[in-house]
Amino acid sequence: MSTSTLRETVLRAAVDHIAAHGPDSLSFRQVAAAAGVSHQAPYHHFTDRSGIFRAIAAEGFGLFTQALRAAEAQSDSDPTVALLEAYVDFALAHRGYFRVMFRSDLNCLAEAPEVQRVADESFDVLVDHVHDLLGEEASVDEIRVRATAMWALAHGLATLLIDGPLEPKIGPIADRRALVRAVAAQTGLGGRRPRAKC
Amino acid sequence: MSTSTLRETVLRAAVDHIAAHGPDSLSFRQVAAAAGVSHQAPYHHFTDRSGIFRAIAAEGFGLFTQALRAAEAQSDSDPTVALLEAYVDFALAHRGYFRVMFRSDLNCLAEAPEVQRVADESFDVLVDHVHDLLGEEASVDEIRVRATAMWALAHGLATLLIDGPLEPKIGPIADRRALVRAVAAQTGLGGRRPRAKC
DNA sequence: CCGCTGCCTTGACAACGTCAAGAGTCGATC
DNA sequence: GATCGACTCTTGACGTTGTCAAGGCAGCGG
Repeated sequence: MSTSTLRETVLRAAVDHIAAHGPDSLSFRQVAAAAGVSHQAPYHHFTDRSGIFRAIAAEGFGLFTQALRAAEAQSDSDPTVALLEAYVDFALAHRGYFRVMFRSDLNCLAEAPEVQRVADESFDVLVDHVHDLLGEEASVDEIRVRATAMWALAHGLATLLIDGPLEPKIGPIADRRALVRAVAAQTGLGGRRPRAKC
Repeated sequence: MSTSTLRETVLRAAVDHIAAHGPDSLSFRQVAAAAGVSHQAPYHHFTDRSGIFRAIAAEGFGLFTQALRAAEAQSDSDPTVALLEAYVDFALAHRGYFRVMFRSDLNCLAEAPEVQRVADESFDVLVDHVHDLLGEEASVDEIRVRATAMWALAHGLATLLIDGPLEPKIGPIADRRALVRAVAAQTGLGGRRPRAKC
């Protein structure tokens, strides 16, 4: 029935497992067994265990870039807030990917240039957005500070919500997106005109 | 010479290893060998491998609470900014601890009430600070939003700086503390009077 | 028909976490 | 002073893991 390749099967199984149980307990041999092949079959598609994580990270950053670009492009809301929301939404909807993407010890960004490249595309959406927002006359420092603030806020929200202690601490969150918007407003990152025309 | 117990020796070695190579590659047997004892000796002090992580998390949150309280108490600066700085400073100065403290799959906060307790003390410093800052008349929602904003910003900065892709992306950071302060100012979380007297 | 390449299997190895049982050293009790 | 038990550590074993090495087997161009 399944026309998918072994590579895809393994990747999907791995992402599912990671979303449910975290990356550390992922077993090369288990995913092989689950796919009904020998324990060395996946080894042929991924050079080693961390190769799976590199592949997941690469695919994840691709999806991430798409999500961020789509959010920025939608015309009916503040693009900064939309980016923040998309960042958090992605983390929660694809925690299997997200967890791997930002665990540098797993995907070894430094030694995996192809992952580094797709990751850069994602991050460029953020910093380019800040660039556009502040306009030409903005200083390098202004851009750095603004981009750092926005990125840190998004990433902090995402990680604290995924498996962080935020919700246990401040109580159940009825409407998560409303909270994200409120935080954006609180920090002055939202509420700007959709695109600074002049 | 060393009068320290095996428990302390193992713990210190583990934290050092984690700071250098991350938590996943930590080997029960290696720390035992490094301490010059049999591979089962540490097993007596920590019920299992995750017991080491639980102990590290507990100790780490203790240090974290101290650091946050000290920062809040210092009278010569904005306490909100001081808390942010302390959060980030702690993460960078004690990455061995920090990485474990916020990896819920390692220390299993839910099943380790003693870790949960000391962790709560740390987080209470943050939310109590927001409570004091906003005063009595603040609504529950206002407090939640403000606390979430501050916490997310601090945590995002910390995690992005520890092993995140921030610095590779926005360029080398000459003065990290200045960046943290600038971000605080940008987001309106700093610049308040040191203590809202009335 | 030969050989090559891509995909997968089988077999082995060291290292790992963990269970089980035992040895040594203490202080308290009789 | 001998006996017991608690505490601390050792030794040995088991199953599982990631990885190396070698072989099998399709399909396909010469």
